[in-house]
Amino acid sequence: MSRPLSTYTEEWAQLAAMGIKRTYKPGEIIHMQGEKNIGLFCITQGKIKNFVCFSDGTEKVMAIMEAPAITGETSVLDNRETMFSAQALVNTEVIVVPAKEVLSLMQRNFNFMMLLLEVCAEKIRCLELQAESVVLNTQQKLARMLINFYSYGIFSYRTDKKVLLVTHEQLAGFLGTTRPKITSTLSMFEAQGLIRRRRGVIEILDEISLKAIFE
DNA sequence: TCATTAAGTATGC
DNA sequence: GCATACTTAATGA
Repeated sequence: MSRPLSTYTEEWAQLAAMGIKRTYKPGEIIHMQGEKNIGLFCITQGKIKNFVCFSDGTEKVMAIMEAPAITGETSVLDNRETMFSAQALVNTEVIVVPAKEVLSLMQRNFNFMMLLLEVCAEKIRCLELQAESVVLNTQQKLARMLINFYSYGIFSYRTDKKVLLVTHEQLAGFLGTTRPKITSTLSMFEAQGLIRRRRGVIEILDEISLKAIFE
């Protein structure tokens, strides 16, 4: 990432001044897919996921992000329905800024426009990686996901960046598979000495070998 | 210590 | 072979 979101303190403050603050408890829906004119959601605290729901009840997770982060930018920019729903994963604080405020701020402020473009770029990368993974099997997808976690910081990680804070369930949502499949695949990785697991935590031990699985 | 949630496992489709 | 459902284990209040 060329410039982390957290360094845009001035732009962030401007957004905060223009929007309405809302808080969400874990599991609460921030916005639903298909909604229009929802505004820009600036995550100031907490962690959320973007996902798509299908009529049979299955869901596909598109991104998990931790504050500071932004969601809803696509429909602000093209004034169409959102494709994803967003849900709080922990106690989360959000500032909702109306679309027209965002657009006028973009016109006035180059840094702010760059901020939004960087948000878009990061999400496109995330989606590209997932699109490419279509041809891979579960084991390869999972290895790839673990590496992405590390190299793109799409998800949350501890400061040493080798320890991923993610549950098997979240990974299953991402990869379109079930949790037990993740559990057994991770067990294989662990037996091979590639990772180490604790409850809700995965530690990368052998990045090179993990990459070799999908390359 | 209890309730909640993550992880492990067995069974049936 | 994979998903569902049940069991066990860990965590935080």
